[in-house]
Amino acid sequence: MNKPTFRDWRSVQDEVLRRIHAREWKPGDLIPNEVDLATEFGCARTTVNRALRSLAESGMLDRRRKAGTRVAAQPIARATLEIAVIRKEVEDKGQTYGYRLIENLTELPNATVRGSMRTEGKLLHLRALHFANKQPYALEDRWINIQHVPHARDEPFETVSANEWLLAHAPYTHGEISFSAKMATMDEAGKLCCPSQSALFVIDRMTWDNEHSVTKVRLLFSPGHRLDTQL
Amino acid sequence: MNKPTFRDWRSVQDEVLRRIHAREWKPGDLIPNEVDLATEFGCARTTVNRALRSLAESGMLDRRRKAGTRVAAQPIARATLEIAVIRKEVEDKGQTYGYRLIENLTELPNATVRGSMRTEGKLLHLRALHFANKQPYALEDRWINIQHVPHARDEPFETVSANEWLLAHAPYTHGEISFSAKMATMDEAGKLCCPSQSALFVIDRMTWDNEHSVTKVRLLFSPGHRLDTQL
DNA sequence: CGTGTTATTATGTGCATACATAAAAACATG
DNA sequence: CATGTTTTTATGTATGCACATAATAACACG
Repeated sequence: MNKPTFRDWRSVQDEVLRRIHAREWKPGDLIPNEVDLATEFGCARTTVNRALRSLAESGMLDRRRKAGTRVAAQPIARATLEIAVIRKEVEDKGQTYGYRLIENLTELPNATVRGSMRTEGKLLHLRALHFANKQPYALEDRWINIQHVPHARDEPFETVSANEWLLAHAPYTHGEISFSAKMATMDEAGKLCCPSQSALFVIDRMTWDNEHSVTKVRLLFSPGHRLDTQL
Repeated sequence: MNKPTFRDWRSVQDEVLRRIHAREWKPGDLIPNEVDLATEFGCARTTVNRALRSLAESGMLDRRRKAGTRVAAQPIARATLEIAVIRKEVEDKGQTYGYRLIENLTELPNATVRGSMRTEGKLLHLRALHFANKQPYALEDRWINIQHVPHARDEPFETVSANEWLLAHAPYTHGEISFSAKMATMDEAGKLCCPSQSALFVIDRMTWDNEHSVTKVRLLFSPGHRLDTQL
């Protein structure tokens, strides 16, 4: 009777995953506790803990103190999207990036923007286009909280996109992001050089620095845009 | 000179984050090594490692052996989307879920589907509607590899959606998911009870069990659908 | 028999130590 | 001076141990 040992946490993880996929441990099942697994695998409990914790983070396992560890009944597909700077996104596809500022105003936002950003007074309002291989790639509509980021007012945003400038100059602690679809208005279609009423992929994002809103941006992507990731 | 100690890895993490947000450590900066930080914080290197590793996983830090740890120049916004079972997604919004099978065929897929799933022969082809509060919520178009999941043929999918049945009966090891936007065709608009040419949010997903494709599905969501998450 | 208390137990975490490993830096050598 | 080798160094990880903590299970008691 050959008893293979699993010395490092990755091989322990692989073995646990194998048992789950082989249905030796089915969704909802309680699996042996860390001490027993460590004994079986011939390693320290710490190593088993590392492996199981990692699997729990990825959603494969549900763990609770005293209750034990069980195989996730519904392995929630946890898709991790990496939202990079648009320039980088374009360059990573091997295309040349371009940028053009459309509008740079300091104005009072409408009630919706004012409410969601929890600000009073004027905000910086930018509109800009991002290009990939000279073709319109995304249309950006952004509000910046100049009470919180006053030196944004001194930046022309003619050559550096707010996207990059903010990353380098205005850190954020947290934010919200949402994805949706929207029909292109006449104006948007004109800017993106696509038929009006095209279906556009939309990303809305708002970031905060502790209790202060930093920026709120809507990106409208040219028709056909996809956001891909692995499960 | 008061020297606060950070005993647990979360407080170490918080302190590191504080320094990043306070710009004591700026994007791109090399931060002190684990041993030095452990000394400064009055804890074990293991504890510092735990904190920094966690921050690296969330994209705040870049770590490389020997090179050291630096603050991510571009804190890639890592949005983690939890793609749950549609029924659960609807119920979590406090709405009542409904389901209706539209079509259940065993047929030869077109070249695109055949190619991407790397199969020969017939596949199970399902079309179904998901409802929230009696309103159409999403239109599902799914192919199932019945060579790999033969018992799917015995399931009518009249009351249980393939979405749930597969989760319980056909595990997968990995997959791809992509998000986009698409204009509703006449047929799709009819099923979803929305104007034709509406902009629909689209999720395409394909899952694999090791080298075998399991299923390929396209979900078209009713106009207005949003996918939200935190940063 | 319900209810509040206590014991038990599985995971969560900290620490000191040791060694592994990747990668940069220093060095040697033709 | 280019190129290949060695050293150095910061992170990566395994281990045994200890104690913390959450949550269940067992128990006691009115």
